[in-house]
Amino acid sequence: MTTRTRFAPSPTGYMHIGNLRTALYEYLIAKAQGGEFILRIEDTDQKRYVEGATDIIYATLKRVQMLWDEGPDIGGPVGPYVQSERKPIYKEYADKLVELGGAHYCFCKDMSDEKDENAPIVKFDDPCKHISLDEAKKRIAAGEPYVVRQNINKKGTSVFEDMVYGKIEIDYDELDEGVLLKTDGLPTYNFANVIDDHLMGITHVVRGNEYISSTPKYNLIYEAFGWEPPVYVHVPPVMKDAQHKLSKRNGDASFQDLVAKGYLPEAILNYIALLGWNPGTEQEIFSIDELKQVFTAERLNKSPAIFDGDKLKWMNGVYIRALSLDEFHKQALPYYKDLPASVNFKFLSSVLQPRVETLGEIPAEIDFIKKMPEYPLSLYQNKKMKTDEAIAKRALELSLNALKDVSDWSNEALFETLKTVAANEGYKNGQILYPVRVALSGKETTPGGATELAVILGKAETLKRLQDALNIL
RNA sequence: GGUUCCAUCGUCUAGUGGUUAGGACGCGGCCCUCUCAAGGCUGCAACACGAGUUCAAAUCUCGUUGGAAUCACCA
Repeated sequence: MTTRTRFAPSPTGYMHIGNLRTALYEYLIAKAQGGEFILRIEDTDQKRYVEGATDIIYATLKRVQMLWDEGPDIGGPVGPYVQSERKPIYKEYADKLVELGGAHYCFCKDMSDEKDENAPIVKFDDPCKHISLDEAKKRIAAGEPYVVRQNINKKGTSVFEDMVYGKIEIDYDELDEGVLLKTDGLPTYNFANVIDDHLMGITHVVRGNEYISSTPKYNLIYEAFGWEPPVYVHVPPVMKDAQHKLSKRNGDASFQDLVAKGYLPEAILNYIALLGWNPGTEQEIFSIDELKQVFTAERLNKSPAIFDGDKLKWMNGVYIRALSLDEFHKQALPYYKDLPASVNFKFLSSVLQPRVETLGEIPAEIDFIKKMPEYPLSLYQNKKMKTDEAIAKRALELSLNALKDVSDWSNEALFETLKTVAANEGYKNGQILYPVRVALSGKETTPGGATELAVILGKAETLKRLQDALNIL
């Protein structure tokens, strides 16, 4: 039997990191076995539907190369793949489940809106459970609103095996007789997931561990229909800190937020793969194709993992440095928008590439290029470089003079020129180069040294800035 | 509160009875160096606690503590 997994997000308009990681594990479990990865949209809660949300889901999965074999957009043999379009299917199976004794019709008023947070937790004992099937059908035929509610008739302990957590035992007493089919005729997750997973031939159900405690209820439904339950893979949550999950509510970054901040999708994916899973080797950098080769669900972790932004940033830096210069340049280009056309952009990229861990850091690195910032003359005093204003003035005069005649405006040639100036005049390299750097950037530290700044700015701008500096010294 | 689950450096983790408890991020130092980075080397840093079992426990058992999840006509 081929392995089939599914990613079944709600269209809430936000691809959060935990969700994406679950999708990744689903994808990898399927693909490691040469299986199929299915995309299904769980939109049974009409109140939460967000316009355009499915497009974000498609775009995100495509961006990280997690391509689905069947889904709403491309179809497949067991569609439709959007739950709201499967409404008649749920109704049919709900009625069947009632016939099989696994559920009953319930006419109670919807209490969910007036639920009291502080109310003591009491198990709901549904009076409608004792209404005869004939009478229930009559009331339904008369147009009375109803829901289908699960029956938990079993006693004792439910036992099931989870690939991550092992054997889990839960008493049937703990299970509540939840709503399966809502008044609006749409199923709850508790029903839809079972029907769809079965009908779609899903072999491995991967989901957050918050579903562990309700898994026995789903097994009861599989059992009532005489269906084989899937292999369960419950994964621990991704946390913001020790007590809070990563969530939109907390303002935590989504996949698209991270991309907007200059993180590379490949790096994000690599990082989250390692949040709760490890390959058993010391390798940390993986492409998605490499993950397909080495992934096994057995190495999934049981405990929650805290999202470490520092490590993501480091890993993103690794990916940025691994880019070819051309590729990095292409990615950096949008951040150069405001710079004058005279800038040596390609060279700028080569200087920036090893110095930024996210593309978003670029603007702060290059702000001095567009416009020479104001700076205090005291910046020319630097004890490590052995410079002060007087030495700086002399250094700038000598540099300006020497640079005027340079025609090969390359870093090597410029560096040789200024080194020669230093040697001829009895200065240390830094005594010449540091003042030039300040004069060109107004900063103590810059991406690249003095001569690299000169290359970036170009000859005309370099000479102009040196002269400007001289004018105020 | 009931139930279920979890527990190795600050963080992500390796480890399945015998290891100097390993790696990575971060942090400190050194080297390199026209600053800052990058790169190389290096240092600090963990088995939550308490009982057992065993010649031997981070690894097995029990308890304690701490944490999480769940108990919706949300998923």
